[in-house]
Amino acid sequence: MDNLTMSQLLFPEIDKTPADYEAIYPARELPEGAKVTRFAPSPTGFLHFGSLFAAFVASRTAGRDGVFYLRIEDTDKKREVENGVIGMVNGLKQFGIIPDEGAESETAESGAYGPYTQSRRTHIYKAYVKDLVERGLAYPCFMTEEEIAGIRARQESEKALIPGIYGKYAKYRDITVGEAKARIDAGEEYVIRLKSPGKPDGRIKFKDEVKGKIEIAENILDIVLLKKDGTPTYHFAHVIDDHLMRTTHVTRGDEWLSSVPIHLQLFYLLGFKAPKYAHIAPIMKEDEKTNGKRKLSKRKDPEAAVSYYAEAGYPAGAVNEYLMTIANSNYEDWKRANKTGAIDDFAFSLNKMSKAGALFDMVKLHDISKTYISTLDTETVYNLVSEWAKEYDGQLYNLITRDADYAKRIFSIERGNKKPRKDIGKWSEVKDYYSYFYDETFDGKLGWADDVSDADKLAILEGYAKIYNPDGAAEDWFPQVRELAVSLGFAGAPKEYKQNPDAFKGHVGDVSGVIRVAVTGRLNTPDLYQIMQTLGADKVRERLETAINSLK
RNA sequence: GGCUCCUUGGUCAAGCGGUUAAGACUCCGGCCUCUCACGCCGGCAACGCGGGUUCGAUUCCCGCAGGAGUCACCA
Repeated sequence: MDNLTMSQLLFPEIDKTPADYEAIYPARELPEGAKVTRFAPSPTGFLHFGSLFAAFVASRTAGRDGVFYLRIEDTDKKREVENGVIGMVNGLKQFGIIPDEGAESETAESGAYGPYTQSRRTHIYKAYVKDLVERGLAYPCFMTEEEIAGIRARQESEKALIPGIYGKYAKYRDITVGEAKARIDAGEEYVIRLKSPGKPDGRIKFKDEVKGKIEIAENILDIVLLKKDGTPTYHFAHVIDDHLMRTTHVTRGDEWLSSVPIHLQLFYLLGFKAPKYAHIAPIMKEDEKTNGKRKLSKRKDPEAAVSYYAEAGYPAGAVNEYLMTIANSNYEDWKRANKTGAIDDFAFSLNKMSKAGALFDMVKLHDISKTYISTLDTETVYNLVSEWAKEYDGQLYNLITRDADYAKRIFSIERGNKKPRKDIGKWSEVKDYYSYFYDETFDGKLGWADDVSDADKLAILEGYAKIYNPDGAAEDWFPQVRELAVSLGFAGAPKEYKQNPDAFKGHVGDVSGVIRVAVTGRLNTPDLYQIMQTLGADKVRERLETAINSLK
């Protein structure tokens, strides 16, 4: 009876029981084998690339049949940030990750298993703690921080095998109701600790979905369940929430692996069926200083922030493909075999994830992004570029929106070919790459090759200005240039020139190169005919003339 | 320090007792080609170390080393 009166002393205001909550949050009715997963960040507002990865994995695990929800873990008031939730939600949304249920903003949420914000669930946690106290499995602990620090120091000097509050160090384990009442009445602060039934030599085994079989010591620590402010610790909230929200698969960072014994013990004591665990390795970053690896860090690495990718203009679809490549490397092979397949059709699998952390590879991301962008149609490219530019590059935005048709003609050059060009990896490269299409961004510098003399350049340009025909067909353009080349003493084909270099001034490539530079300023561009058609006759003539004058 | 996990080319990684140890990215050649890009062909480059087990170990076991994580009233 002592336990009962203790529980009433501690939680007089709690009138609901675990059974009540079991009824409020019944088992989900889902198709056979459907998985329920979640992403459960602290609302810091800052979406870390690693968090995005975790959310990505959770949402892929749930797939189409399952449920993926967003839970907010805001039990640490010190770390809270204003509008942190909406920051998270928007960050995920940018990359196409939209939870099926859960928190939507600081105040809004959807779904039948809420509240999805932990600070609004304290009455639930307390009901379960009250039950634990009643069953003699939890107790109030009045130790001060100094006392605990003292114990830790003592344990260190005594070389105790395991530091922490347990056994003889658990001073209030068997506190009487009378003493508890007296201390509470005296205004002493306290936490509620678990009375852990773990044995020092006990071992537990479990199978992690990504790490495989794990064997580890069982928990003997009287861990804190409720902090002195009445708010739950991560461990306790995790167990209650994931049970009540009927989570089937807990995907989380592998820094949690070593606390699984605590969680499993809690699930067992509470009479819950434990979910499956999948502990995923963190994304690493090369550390030049130590020549090793370290976790991608918010402070040191700009690419740790998800906003970095949005700002650089990596399309969400490309980032998702990169994420999938890290998660299941066979995705790349699958993608090659299913060129038109959507990423959703790929059979993601937790146990194909690597156990060790992958090094973040910007070069690879860029390559994936180039390929991804090359498959997009003109309309999509236009929309994505203007969306990006609106936010990050006002000049570009003005240029492409003042004449959308012109911009689309630019973006459609050599797009849709069987072998599409792959020159753009991120939207921030667009302005520079296409700069010669706009007077505002064309600097007029002519990057001549140095193997053609100025006199020849002049002859070529003057010759071309005469034969330039804006209405000419695509297939006629190059033969005309070839004719011009031959008439000026250049070989009509590179091979011809290579066979007998002394007989020619150069070859047709040099000639078209001169025209290319005059029109675009550059030696290397996509198909010059299409560029000239897009630019228009007036602009082409103007550029030719300017170049001619500069050579005189 | 205790405990746990991890270890195949520069990077991501296939492999699950017998392979010329896949593939992708990067880099370097070459081909195609008016340039570039694409594409194609080719090349450089790896099983951390030491013991076992076995006819045979990258693969299984044990040590070692290295890396990562954890040991809070933070998550």
